[in-house]
Amino acid sequence: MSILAQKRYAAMTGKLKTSGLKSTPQRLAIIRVLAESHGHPSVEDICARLRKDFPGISPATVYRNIMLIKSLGEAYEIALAGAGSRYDGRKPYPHPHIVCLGCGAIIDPELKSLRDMTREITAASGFVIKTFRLDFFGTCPDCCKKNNKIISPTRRKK
Amino acid sequence: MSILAQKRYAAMTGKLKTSGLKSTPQRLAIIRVLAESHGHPSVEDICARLRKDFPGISPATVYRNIMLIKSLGEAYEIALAGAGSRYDGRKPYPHPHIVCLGCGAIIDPELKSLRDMTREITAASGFVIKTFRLDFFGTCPDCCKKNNKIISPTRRKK
DNA sequence: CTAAGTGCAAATGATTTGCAGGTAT
DNA sequence: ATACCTGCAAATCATTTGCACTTAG
Repeated sequence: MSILAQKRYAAMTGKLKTSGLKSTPQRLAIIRVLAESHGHPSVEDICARLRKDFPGISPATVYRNIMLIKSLGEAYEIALAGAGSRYDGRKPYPHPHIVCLGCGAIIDPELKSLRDMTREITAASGFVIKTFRLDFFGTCPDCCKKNNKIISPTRRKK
Repeated sequence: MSILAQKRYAAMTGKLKTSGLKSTPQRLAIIRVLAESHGHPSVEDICARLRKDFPGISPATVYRNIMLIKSLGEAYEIALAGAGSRYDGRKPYPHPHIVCLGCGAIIDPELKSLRDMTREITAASGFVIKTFRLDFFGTCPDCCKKNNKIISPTRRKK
């Protein structure tokens, strides 16, 4: 487990203790997956990984625990349109994403200009801003290559 | 009907014609609502408004038509998490929003820094960016006032 | 011991789809 | 005439919830 994963695992389990919540094996396993995952797993992804150790794991349990961890401020939900949500236990705060429309990969870009933008919004609208969501959608380098190989030669068909 | 609404109505009905699609009364009415609405209506909002003229209007029809208009590039879907999508027929292209968590209002802020951001993303990630989604969530000035009146006095209860 | 947590199955709620008529062109 | 549309009802699909059973503290 990487040093960051360890930190995140400790932060999440710590919050459990200080909140008087139980540390069940399933719950700890879900936290571990969240702490270790770079790929923004879906509930089904998490279930699949846990099935090795907990054959009877229920999606309901995963949903309930993710909801709990989110409410403790230790996970962040990436709600996509027309698909299941994905979850991030490593950066449990709002941050921008780039979603590949080809393979579904989600990566976290660095984006300096964001802080200024929130200020600009607040000033212009009079809203008190609580959170935000910034997602770019496109094609990742890998899928661009695949498209060149697969889609292009077929195009002449039409 | 405002001058912009007329333009949008003409653009949408024009696309219908040039695409060889039928101009049914329901379809035209849905287009009219999209062209006139400032409030980013939901499917249910649209149904409610149309029920006056079309008592039997079906949500399925509204969904199908919005999907169609979207595919013609003449409407934009604002997909919210845990709630129905809202639609914008006035700006049928991606643009940022501010969503009020109190009353559900959605407004369109001006945001200059956005173009630079897309460039920054493209350069940093190697993705080919197709579209984006930028939503801020917070409390609108009206709801801020209401909260001061309603929630504050109750707080001492706890 | 007992409040909290789990698994299962049923409920939800937005959206989609199959089908049996209608209707615009 | 006929391909496109509509309304209805049933089907999806992610997520939530009720319930009886289990378990961590």
